[in-house]
Amino acid sequence: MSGSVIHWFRKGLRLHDNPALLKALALAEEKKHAFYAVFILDTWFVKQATVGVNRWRFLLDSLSDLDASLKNLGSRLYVLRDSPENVFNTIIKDWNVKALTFESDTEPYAKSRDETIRKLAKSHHVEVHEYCSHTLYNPNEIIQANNGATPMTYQKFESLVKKIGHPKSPLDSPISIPSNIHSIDGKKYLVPTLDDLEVDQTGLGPHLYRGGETEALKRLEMKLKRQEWICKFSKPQTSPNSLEPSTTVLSPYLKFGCISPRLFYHKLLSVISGKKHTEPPTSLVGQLLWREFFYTVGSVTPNFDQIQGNKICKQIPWSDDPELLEAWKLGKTGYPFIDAVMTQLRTEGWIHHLARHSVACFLTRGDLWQSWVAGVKVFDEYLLDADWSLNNANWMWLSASSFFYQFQRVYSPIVFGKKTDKNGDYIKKYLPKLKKFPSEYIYEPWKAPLNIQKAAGCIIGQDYPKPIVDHDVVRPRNLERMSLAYKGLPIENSAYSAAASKEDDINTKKRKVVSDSTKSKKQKIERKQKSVASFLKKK
DNA sequence: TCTGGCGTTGTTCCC
DNA sequence: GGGGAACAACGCCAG
Repeated sequence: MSGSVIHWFRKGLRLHDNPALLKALALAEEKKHAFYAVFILDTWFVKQATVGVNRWRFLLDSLSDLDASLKNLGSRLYVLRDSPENVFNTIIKDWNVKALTFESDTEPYAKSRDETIRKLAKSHHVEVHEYCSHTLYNPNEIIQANNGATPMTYQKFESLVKKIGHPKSPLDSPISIPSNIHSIDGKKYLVPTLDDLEVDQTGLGPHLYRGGETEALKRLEMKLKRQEWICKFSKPQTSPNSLEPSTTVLSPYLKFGCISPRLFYHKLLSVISGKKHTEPPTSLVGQLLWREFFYTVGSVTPNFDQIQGNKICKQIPWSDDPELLEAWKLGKTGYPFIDAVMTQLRTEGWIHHLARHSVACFLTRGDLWQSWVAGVKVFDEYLLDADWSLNNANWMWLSASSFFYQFQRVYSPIVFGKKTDKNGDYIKKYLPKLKKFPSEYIYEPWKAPLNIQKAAGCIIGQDYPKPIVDHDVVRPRNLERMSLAYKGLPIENSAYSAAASKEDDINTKKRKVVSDSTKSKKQKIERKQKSVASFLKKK
């Protein structure tokens, strides 16, 4: 009886530019082995990781699409449900496996998982072939080009990839697949449904982004047609709160590998070459390089997803307040822009990069002073494109824990959104309770006189929450905390904390109703600032 | 070892 | 309303 070759899909849910898949097919052809495409619904992800229902759906979409594409070539996808170790222990014998191929992965869990499988394969004399195709470059190659050091700035990173040159060209999809010669029950190992997985479907939102390679390629082609838009693309100029996404929304497809970053990269090059165009870091190519940068740092930094033991992460003593975290998570902070963004995230699974900045800054150094690790977990649950390296890196960035250190630049939960959506149409879309508020008050509805609140059918504090913190109060407090934390001093030394406890000042009343009158609020802050100034003088 | 330049995406104020 | 400076001031990196 002849053996079989398995290509193990994990990320890289595509046929195009898939070197490990091509290797499996070549081996099967050469050795006259059967070929099996396998995906394992890893119980670790079901039990340990919190994956929201929208991303489950995206994954199942992607698997169905992959299955359909494989069927077009006379094969199919086998979806097995268990730990990879258990699965391979069983099928190596039952399916008489001689070779295994997969795409390499840089995340800690994947690394240890793959090490286990490598050992298992070796003990059964199964040859293993791994290829790097989830990123433009092999992260090790970049570290090597930097003499073994981790590049810590984008500029540095860019200089390294310039030295290396363009990434390899993408490979074509296979045009045929050797037929299976083993008989495996055709009804077994089908792509499951959400019901099969017993996923709680109460949070299932509108199906805006269908997963899979077919959709990814369609979306890419659609975006590539807009040549002028691509040439002029500059990330900071795109809007975080447009009613339709102002960027490509290819990130979920990149996360699952429904699309190859190398294909994306080279297609972009062919569009911009010979034309006037924007450059990294703000251009679209620049966006792919940011992804690459964070993948590189994430692949070699121990405890990248934690504060403790993470050498690149500033040790900032964040608070742990489950109520504040929950209010932020559920979009009940009382700041409409923040709440609208969090609502879009929770229901649709995608928000604009700058919207992520706003809410991440708000949760951490800007307003709520909660740990960025808590934010990572919420994004990891809700985002379709939740990607371990990128998620952790961006949260460190926004909390000014690493990469970015100009902590005095704080996003205003009121001002920032106004720049690109003066009328607050975005807020009205995601927070329909507020849709009758006049634009004048849409970013600060608590300031609207009661008669206007009544006319809008929404009383603040009753139908929509009052702000859980006063931005004008917590912002300067947090700035000082950041300054102390950067100096390695405890934040209890903060003049604000001391002055507050001494004079029972507003700092201690974070959940207290925010004053209706701007005037009195301003007076309050002035009083506070005076008391802090005199406190500092005494020191 | 020190120093000056600089950093994808802040806000406010002023012209 | 668009553009530029002030605000206050960090760490990384090249020289």
